Amino acid sequence: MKHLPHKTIERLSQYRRALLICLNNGQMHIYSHEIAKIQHITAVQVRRDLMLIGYTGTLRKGYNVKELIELIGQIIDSLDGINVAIIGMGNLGRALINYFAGKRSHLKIVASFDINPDKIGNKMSGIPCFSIDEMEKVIREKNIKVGIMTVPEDFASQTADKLVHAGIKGILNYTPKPVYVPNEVYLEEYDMITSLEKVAFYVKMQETE
Amino acid sequence: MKHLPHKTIERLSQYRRALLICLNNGQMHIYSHEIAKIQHITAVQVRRDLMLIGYTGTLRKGYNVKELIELIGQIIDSLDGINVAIIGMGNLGRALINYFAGKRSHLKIVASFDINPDKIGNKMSGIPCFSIDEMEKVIREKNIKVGIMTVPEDFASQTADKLVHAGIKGILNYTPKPVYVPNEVYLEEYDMITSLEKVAFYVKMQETE
DNA sequence: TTCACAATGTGAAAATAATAACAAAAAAAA
DNA sequence: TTTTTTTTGTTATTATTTTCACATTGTGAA
Repeated sequence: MKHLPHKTIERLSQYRRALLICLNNGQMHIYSHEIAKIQHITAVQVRRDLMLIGYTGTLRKGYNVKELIELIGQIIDSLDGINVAIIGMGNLGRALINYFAGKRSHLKIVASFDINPDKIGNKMSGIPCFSIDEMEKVIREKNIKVGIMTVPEDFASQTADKLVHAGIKGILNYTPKPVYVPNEVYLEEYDMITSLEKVAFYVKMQETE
Repeated sequence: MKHLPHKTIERLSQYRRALLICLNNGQMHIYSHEIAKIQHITAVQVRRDLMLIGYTGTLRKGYNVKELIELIGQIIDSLDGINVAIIGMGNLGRALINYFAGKRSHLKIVASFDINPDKIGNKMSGIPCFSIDEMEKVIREKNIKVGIMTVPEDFASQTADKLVHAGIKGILNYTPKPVYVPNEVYLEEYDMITSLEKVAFYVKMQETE
């Protein structure tokens, strides 16, 4: 496989989650248009994505749920899992830990960090919380590859710097403040305010139409 | 203005936030490449976006920060603000309320909803919390146009249904479960797990390269 | 068996988004 | 004054992503 579009990667992750639910419900096969409906996209798009990863369904029966889950895993997961840390145990950090708690996955949250002494040393949903000062040490020791930044925005830059310095490979920044990282670190930024303003914009549009 | 690309809308929101910070620092003008640097995009893209909204900078001086903030507001904001509700006062709901607390904006969070009796009747950062049962009533009374869903995923569908029934115009779904709404309701879904898996994928890619 | 149907798979076209290239002009430097 | 530099604005080009259109084929019904 030469190169998968960014959007396809995102959708594969979503397909898999939908498929896991289907599998849980005992569904063995699924049609492209069923997947499409769940994700609010078109069936062609689903088929094309699957074409790109080289998966072939059965005519008239659709796709084998189990096989497809398996294959998507082969494509997007790392062979031996990736360790993740959450930096900032505020509300957002805790929300994320809860999201993941229990869900076994190739992505393992293995540490969290905060500056609040009350939190340091405790566990949240089984994840130990360390001091930010120990970040570099812990990241190296636990072989943490990805950091999720949920710190207050004033600490965004310095947190990113520390992560980079500790040798992190990818950062997911939930801070509203954009950060700078060297090219070899993959950075994904997501800003809730932007999403909300976007919704508001289209609501406005629909009204003034 | 006939039609702005989706991506441009998102970026405009981001430009504005960057510009507000600049304004706060006393900066009166800004170059396209400065904006670009903040947002990790190219200067051409910034100029093109601004071209699309019909804003013209000053050669050699760049863009007038104040004017541009003003104009972006005219484009993306509703004339008299939009009222927003957060449904689900878990960690994520609280995180969002804190994000917005203090920031005066045309988007006003005016209510939150939960099923936990301990939360109902209290205020969080000044926002009153109501029972889910009162949702329809409160949404109509307070003229709430946009709902942010931060409920546990098992409640996603029913919450969306209630919102639609209450006449909501836009939904931002932070639940990992996709929901269905009629066409006239604008729906934006965001899934943190997908984002994380995407980061993990590109980290993996960079390693196996 | 033959026909109609309901799926998949995919080349081609269209739509959307990003980048390159460069003219124009104001300011600064020579 | 003339030249150089810097920055905007915009057209043209390229890249990416989505959709269309349709060939193909297994299945069930007639």
